[in-house]
Amino acid sequence: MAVTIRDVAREARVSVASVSRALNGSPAVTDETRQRIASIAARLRYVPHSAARSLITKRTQTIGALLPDLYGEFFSELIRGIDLAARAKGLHLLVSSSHGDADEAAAALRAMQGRVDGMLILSPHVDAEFLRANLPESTPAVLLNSALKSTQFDVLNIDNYGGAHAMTRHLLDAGHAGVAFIGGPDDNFDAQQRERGYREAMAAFAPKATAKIVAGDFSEESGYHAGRVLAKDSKPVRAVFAANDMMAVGCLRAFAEAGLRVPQDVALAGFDDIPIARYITPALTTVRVRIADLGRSALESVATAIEKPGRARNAAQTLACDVVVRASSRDDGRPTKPV
Amino acid sequence: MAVTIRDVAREARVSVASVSRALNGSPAVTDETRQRIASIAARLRYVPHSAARSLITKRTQTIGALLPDLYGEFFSELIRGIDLAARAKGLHLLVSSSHGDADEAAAALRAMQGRVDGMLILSPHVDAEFLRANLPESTPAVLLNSALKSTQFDVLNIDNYGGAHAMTRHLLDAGHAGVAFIGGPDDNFDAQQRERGYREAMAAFAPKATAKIVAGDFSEESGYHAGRVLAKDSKPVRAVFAANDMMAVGCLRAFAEAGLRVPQDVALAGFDDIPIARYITPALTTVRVRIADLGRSALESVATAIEKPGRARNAAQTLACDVVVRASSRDDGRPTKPV
DNA sequence: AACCCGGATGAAAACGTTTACATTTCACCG
DNA sequence: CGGTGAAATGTAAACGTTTTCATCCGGGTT
Repeated sequence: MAVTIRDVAREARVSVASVSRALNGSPAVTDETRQRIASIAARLRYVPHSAARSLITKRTQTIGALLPDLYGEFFSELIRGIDLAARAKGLHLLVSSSHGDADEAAAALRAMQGRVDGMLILSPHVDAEFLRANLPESTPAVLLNSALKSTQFDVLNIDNYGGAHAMTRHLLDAGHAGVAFIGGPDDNFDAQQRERGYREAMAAFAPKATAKIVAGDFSEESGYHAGRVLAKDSKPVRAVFAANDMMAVGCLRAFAEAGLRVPQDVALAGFDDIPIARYITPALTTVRVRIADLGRSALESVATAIEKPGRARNAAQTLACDVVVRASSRDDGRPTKPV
Repeated sequence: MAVTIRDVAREARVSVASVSRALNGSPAVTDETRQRIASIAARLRYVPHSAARSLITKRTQTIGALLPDLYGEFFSELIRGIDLAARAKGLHLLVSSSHGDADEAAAALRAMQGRVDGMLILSPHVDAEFLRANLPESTPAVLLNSALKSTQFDVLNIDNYGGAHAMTRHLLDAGHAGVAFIGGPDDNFDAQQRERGYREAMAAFAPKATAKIVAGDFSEESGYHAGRVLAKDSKPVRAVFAANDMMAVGCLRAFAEAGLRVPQDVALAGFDDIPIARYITPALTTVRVRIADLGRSALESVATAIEKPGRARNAAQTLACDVVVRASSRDDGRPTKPV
């Protein structure tokens, strides 16, 4: 049924070996025969059977991506970055996402076994034990946004610390001496780093002020509660830095209800630059994460890990973030309009 | 290096055929030997070489998804639906997205050749000719959101028409006799269907009123311009239905600048239910599209097309939408708060 | 006791490539 | 003109499965 290398060989009156060589660009074949074979292959619409090739070469030209249940923008951007880089390298992308728990993730990881040359892993369930049990050590892998320190895998993180540090500094620079922080879940790696960035920036640039931290869990609701707490506080704050945008949105709602004006009475900032951030009123100052870059870098790391198996692992890399200043931290009377 | 079926066979003192049978659940093997083989396979961490298997079975257990350059939420939800359904069926998902033009899409489609058992195709560049040239007719495929009428492939569409029809009716029901429409790009299939839904609902439920349509192109800017046009109009409208949410957002901004209050002076509705919709002020009434369902249905269609190659194609299916009523079309004094 | 039948197992072919090794060809040199 | 070596091409093994067909074995039937 399907046309194989034999059909091409017969038609071109050469051996299958020559066809293989011609099509794979081996130098050991005349330009003339290469031409003939190529044109015949094209005419017959021959396409090599990838399974047969994989069987002998032990390469699938495919990278697997293991992702948790991610929200909209982040997921899209990450895949975009990965996909673009993969296509540039001629690699395919096998995706398995939406894993609710560690068992699902483990099953998915094992199912990819042998179908991929390397893996991109982003999952809150991943720890050293998990990997040892579910990932053959021969498989190159890159861990995204993981607290894990591994010599076996590359680790690629967002610079949560740097972003939070810079944002805290921005709020202090704008003259808001008292900056409060709304934290994320205790066990969340991103949240921990962001809080650390806040603390250290406070210590460095406002040594006299004390850091003030309200607990949250990244949900809008928790931001709302934190906002109520802060609004009622005896010592009013001049600026609030939420560990993510959703909490900032909730906090904004609480402030509105309490009659606090943003940014006139209190400045507000978030983290992530979700699409909503620029459309709420006032538009939210936040930290933009270059998610597509994260995906691209991750793919490139795993690609080189595949090409050069012996090479030393990178130290854990981090990817820079940008502070994006919008109306919520800018009391200068400019109209609130999407940036 | 890697453990093969031979290693398991040797260890179990049995032929490779028996191992294959035992592991694939063939009835022609004693429960006792099956047990023994299974436990040995587990102990050796044997995992069948998928390429070798594909070579002989002609199946890859993989579905390919060809997607254009999609924006955040839509992409994520679609993949989520596809991914979940794929996992339920034990299928893998090969993704190729972010295609800017027809040539890129064609290249990606051809590259997937032989690596997948079936395809999910969502692309503005797809027409009959494109498919004939790039998709082997033996490959089962499902077209998403395509204007194409094909007997060869299943086609799965969002019920743009029904959603727009229902929304127009909702706006009319609320007493807003004059409903204007902001259209999308002329060549866009979704936009055409939505406009048709609006027109026919107007003709059916408000035969005396004339349909009033302002051109747009799905961008926020175009919504803003349309809003200015509508605000200045000599005959003021009581309700505006934008063909997508982004234009509704732009329109809202124009109305705010013109001093028009939403919903008191004019009701406003969009289409898509993007995440932003519920966070703007007032929250936007819109049509929710069940994107994950679209993905799930598409995957299930292609899966059955693979399992039962001979069966008759479905007529083009459409997936229902829901009208989501929020503050922007509800002048009842309820507080504006996320739903 | 000869026969047959069905169930469990094994031997080997087949899938479509790549590649190590063998063979042919041919120009060039002594 | 035979020999040499490099370049081009061919032959066949190998990759790890699944599956067809053959074999073996035990028990029931005649």
